[in-house]
Amino acid sequence: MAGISRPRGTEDLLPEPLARLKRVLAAGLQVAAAHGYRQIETPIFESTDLFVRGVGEATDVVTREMYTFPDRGGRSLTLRPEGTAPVVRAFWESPLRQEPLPVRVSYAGPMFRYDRPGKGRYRQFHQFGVEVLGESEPEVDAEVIGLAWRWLERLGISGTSLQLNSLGDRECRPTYRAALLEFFEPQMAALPELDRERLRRNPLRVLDSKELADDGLLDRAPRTIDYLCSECRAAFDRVQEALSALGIPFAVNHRLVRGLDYYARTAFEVWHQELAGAQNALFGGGRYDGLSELLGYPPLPGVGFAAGLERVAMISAPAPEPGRPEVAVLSAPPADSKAAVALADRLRRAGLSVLLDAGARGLRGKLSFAERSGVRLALILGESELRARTVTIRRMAGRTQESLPLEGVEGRIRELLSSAELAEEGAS
RNA sequence: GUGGCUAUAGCUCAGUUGGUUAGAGUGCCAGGUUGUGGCCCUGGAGGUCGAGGGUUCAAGUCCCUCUAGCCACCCCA
Repeated sequence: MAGISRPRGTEDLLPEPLARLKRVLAAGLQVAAAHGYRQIETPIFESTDLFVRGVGEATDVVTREMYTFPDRGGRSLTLRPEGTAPVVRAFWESPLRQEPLPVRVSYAGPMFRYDRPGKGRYRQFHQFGVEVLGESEPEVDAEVIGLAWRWLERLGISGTSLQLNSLGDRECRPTYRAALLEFFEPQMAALPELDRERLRRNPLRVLDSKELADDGLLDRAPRTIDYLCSECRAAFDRVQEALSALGIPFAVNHRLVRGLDYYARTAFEVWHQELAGAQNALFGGGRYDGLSELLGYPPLPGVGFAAGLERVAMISAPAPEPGRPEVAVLSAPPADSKAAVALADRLRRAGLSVLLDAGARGLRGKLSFAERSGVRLALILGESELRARTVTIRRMAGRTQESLPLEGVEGRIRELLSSAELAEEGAS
């Protein structure tokens, strides 16, 4: 077809998928609220610098996945690729900074990454996430993970696994990094180009390597948890203990590193077995105690996660579309349709969801349309009704109908709608 | 960003070794029933065969480029 098609990697959210996405998000917001998290929203675009400094100059997100553009004032702006750096920025720029710590917030909205699209991967996608700012006790790490877990439970999603690791902090990570480099140094020449590149730019990333894992090389490579300083070690233990107290199963994954630079200590992802191998991460998160300083603010510890709503929605049950009309008002040609227009308006103002079909097509077509629209009652206004100042109410399910005076018909409609509900419940 | 597979009606798909006006099912619209819906019957609309170029007497079919989707990398949500 000729015409303009949507940009690559974007999607139109039609009623059913949209309803699913909204229900997934609503459940997340509810669980977050139950944990004392308040929802905020940050702008969809930010200063490019926020992400360059926050996410890290060498990361894939910054080097090749950002939608960056100059505005008319010459500022460099970027469509947000993630939500954590903006939340930290918003904290410092708002009265939130005066509130007692820790501050717990949730957020949701579209994110943008110029990635190659695939199933479950979009250039514009939606995230729901939470952040705890100003608390370094490891129990909140477990709280955040627990919140995510309860969310999935509420949605009835199973087949997930929690992957957990500790990346160390500013004190012990350099030691580990050196040990990793030392381990690979002797065989540098024999390594695939991609892995040499990783070792050069971001050594921890080699732990992601597929080839090296297949070679068994990674099994012998140094593990982060063997190099943790005593504080990080103790914190990691406490996270695990708290997760056990919550009854949440997890797997310690020594190769989990995560792509953004700001993570320290706790890192985690939740995977789902049914999603495509490459896109199996439902959400990911961790602790980012150094992020605030990277952005030029005072030190502020933090921990959080972000979930991909599309991916969660993909594996959740279909959701009923909200706001489907329950009543249709039909004019019956050749009768004048003004009365039908007026009746529909009256019912809507009385709080009913009303579909109006006042066109020229015959009653047969209109009833057919009403049927397929899923309404439970059809109100027919034809010549005989207009003469008698009545309306015919037809119950779609039973194919029975009655004639009532036009005035005060709302009460009978409500009565029928609620009794129809009872009938449906009784039947099922 | 790399490699591979794919692209025909709104949707799911046929379309022979290149050979006349490109089909089916479903959906949509209308009629059968001029005021009564789910089934049935009849008819209709809807395609520049993803886009552009090339080979050929002739291209939906073969070749090239582009675009888009999917898969595997990469990486993440």
